[in-house]
Amino acid sequence: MRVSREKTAENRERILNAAAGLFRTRGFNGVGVADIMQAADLTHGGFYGHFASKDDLVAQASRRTMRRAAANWEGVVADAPDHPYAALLDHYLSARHRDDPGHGCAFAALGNDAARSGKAVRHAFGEGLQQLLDILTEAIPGRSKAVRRRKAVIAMAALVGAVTLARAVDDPKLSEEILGTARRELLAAAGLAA
Amino acid sequence: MRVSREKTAENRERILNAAAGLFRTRGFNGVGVADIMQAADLTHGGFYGHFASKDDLVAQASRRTMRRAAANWEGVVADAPDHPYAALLDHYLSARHRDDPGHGCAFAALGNDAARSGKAVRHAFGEGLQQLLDILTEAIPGRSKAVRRRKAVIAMAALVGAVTLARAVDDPKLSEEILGTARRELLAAAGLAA
DNA sequence: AAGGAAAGATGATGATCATCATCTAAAGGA
DNA sequence: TCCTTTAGATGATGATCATCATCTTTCCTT
Repeated sequence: MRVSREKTAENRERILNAAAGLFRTRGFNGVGVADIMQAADLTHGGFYGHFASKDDLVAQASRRTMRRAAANWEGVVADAPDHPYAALLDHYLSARHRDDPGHGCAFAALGNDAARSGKAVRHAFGEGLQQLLDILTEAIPGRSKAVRRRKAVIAMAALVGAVTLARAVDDPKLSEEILGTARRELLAAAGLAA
Repeated sequence: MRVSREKTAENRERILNAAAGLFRTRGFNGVGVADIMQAADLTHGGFYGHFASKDDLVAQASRRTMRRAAANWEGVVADAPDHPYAALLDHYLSARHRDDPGHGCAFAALGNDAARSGKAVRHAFGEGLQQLLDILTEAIPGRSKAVRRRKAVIAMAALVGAVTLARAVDDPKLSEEILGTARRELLAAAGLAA
């Protein structure tokens, strides 16, 4: 049964959104095309009318997730104009973020999967990372831009690593220690109080 | 055809070693039992004589990889008694490590996969992380143990995040920037020269 | 109003997956 | 030396996978 142009576009959106969430929760390899289409309230057959292959979907979903991440970070910064860096840290290093990978940062949820993926996916991740680094560089206090950029790079690595480790371990105390220590040490490294 | 006790034990070792390498390169979900057995020069049928299930193998391979990582770090520290921290950073943040996940750190290669795994795997990762943090805490210069522990936690997060990001992006310049900046900033944070 | 175009449903394809039953041949105790 | 045990090979199982051909139904153009 054919469907209106708007409905088609909306279906495509729903597929991309469902895929973006499922991929982050279960990994690129942990989700099938049928899973995604079911989550989008469609049957699996219609998939190849929207995307050339699953790889194509993975790449497009990666691009979209990156764009949304940058927009999300911009929003956090805009909501806290006097302490944007601390606001970003608090958001990223929260238990909420750790416990809900499906709506969180793609680097912390899919970094390993991206590393094993093709050029298109890694390109999307690279462009997304540059945008997040730009936002971080602006948010970090300091005079020299070069210094702030370096602090942004190490902060980004620490953020992604901290959430990855906090999710990978079984012991809740260790998990809390990782998030709390990362927050404290990153703030201190930026010359801010805890 | 039956096989001697020693040969059986050796076969089991080969399965575990093959699995440990393949998992890190392709992820838990990217490798089948048949792949692993073929890499161990065995046929797939013998697998269930050694392990109860693939999950069981994943957990045992995780434990083994963690134990080897700790031993490896101890070796690096022992080889550079006057600058153990810098030696660990250089090893971890090398292009060699980035480009060979199959022989590298499991947190940087499988952290996301572990986060999606069951209790047994996450427990292995948790115990392994504690050991690596202990080694880092010893290696970092400073008087107060509490301060060194905090520096170890943030350094570990930054190491894992840096290699994850360096692998996930397409742009070689960005990848180099991440590794180089992480090294420089972590050394500076420990009060050491670049 | 009519006909072509296409979106999505249905169902089939062959590949790959984890798991297991059965068979074999050799090991190691008697 | 014989017999029991068992490691590993062979091959089958049913589930799941990505992909595609076909069909139906509706949109949208003419």
